[in-house]
Amino acid sequence: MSGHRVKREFSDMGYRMTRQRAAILEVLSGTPGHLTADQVYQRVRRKCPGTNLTTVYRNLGLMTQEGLIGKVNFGDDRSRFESNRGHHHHLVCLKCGRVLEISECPVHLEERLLKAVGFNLIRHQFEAFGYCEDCGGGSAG
Amino acid sequence: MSGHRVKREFSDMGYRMTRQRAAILEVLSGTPGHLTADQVYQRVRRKCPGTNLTTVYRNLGLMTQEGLIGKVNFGDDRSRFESNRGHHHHLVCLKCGRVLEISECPVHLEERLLKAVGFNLIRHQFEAFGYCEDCGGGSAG
DNA sequence: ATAGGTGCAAAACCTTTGCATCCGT
DNA sequence: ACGGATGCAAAGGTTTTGCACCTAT
Repeated sequence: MSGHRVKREFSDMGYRMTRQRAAILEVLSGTPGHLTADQVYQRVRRKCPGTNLTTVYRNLGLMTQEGLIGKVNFGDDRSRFESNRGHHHHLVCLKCGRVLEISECPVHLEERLLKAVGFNLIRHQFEAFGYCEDCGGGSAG
Repeated sequence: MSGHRVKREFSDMGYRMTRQRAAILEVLSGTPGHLTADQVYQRVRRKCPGTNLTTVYRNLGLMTQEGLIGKVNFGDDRSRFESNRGHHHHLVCLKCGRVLEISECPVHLEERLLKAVGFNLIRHQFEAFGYCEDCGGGSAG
């Protein structure tokens, strides 16, 4: 069972550790992927039957807000959630939807640019779209 | 009236140039911003009363697919559309929602990285979030 | 004339909200 | 016990779909 750390963190913030919350944190900690709210819900119900989708939404929102988990958007109309495992970015396959993760950050916003427009940077997101190895990757089209 | 070029392009692709489509392309060409489908709809109706929201959605989808316009997502639950005016990125204010555009691309995905994971890159999106000048920009928190 | 496009209504889908009940502390 | 958290139902908002009518070519 994973997720000890986040559970502890969440408790320490003053939130109650319910069965549902424990299940949500376990699901995310134990999954390398990027789950939609509904996917989290399906998996949570295997650990904690009867859990309501509303509860999942409420907690995903809360945990995202508290910075315990990450929320990404791959251009479709729903959010995806992932455990917080450091700054990283995504390569999304336009055909099969597979998501490759890259830990190297290819984004370098220069200080002087931000200063020039008076912008105080908090976070950034970067997603690349294309075709994975199985769907026509490499340098071929 | 703007949008001559895109209208011509769209026609040349074999699509019929209806009043509604002309209005949509004019609205986007004449706007520097990033409009939600509903915002496009409101403006289109001023040029072409009676136009239906469904029509706007259908055409925004079609035009995006054909690469005539761009579609972005700023993390909230709706898409935004913009005329295609070259590669650029966005700085989104977390407080007032203002969007600054930067034409300089701070993303440099290395060829060897892509080759290593067998990914054929088609496009990428990058959005930065923080606070604009009026909402606490600069280097201060 | 005819296929493509539109309008309308309805639905699909994701997400949020209100409120009574429940349970972690 | 108490206040926070959950479940249920219902609604909200965006986007899609089906189908009859219209219109650009």
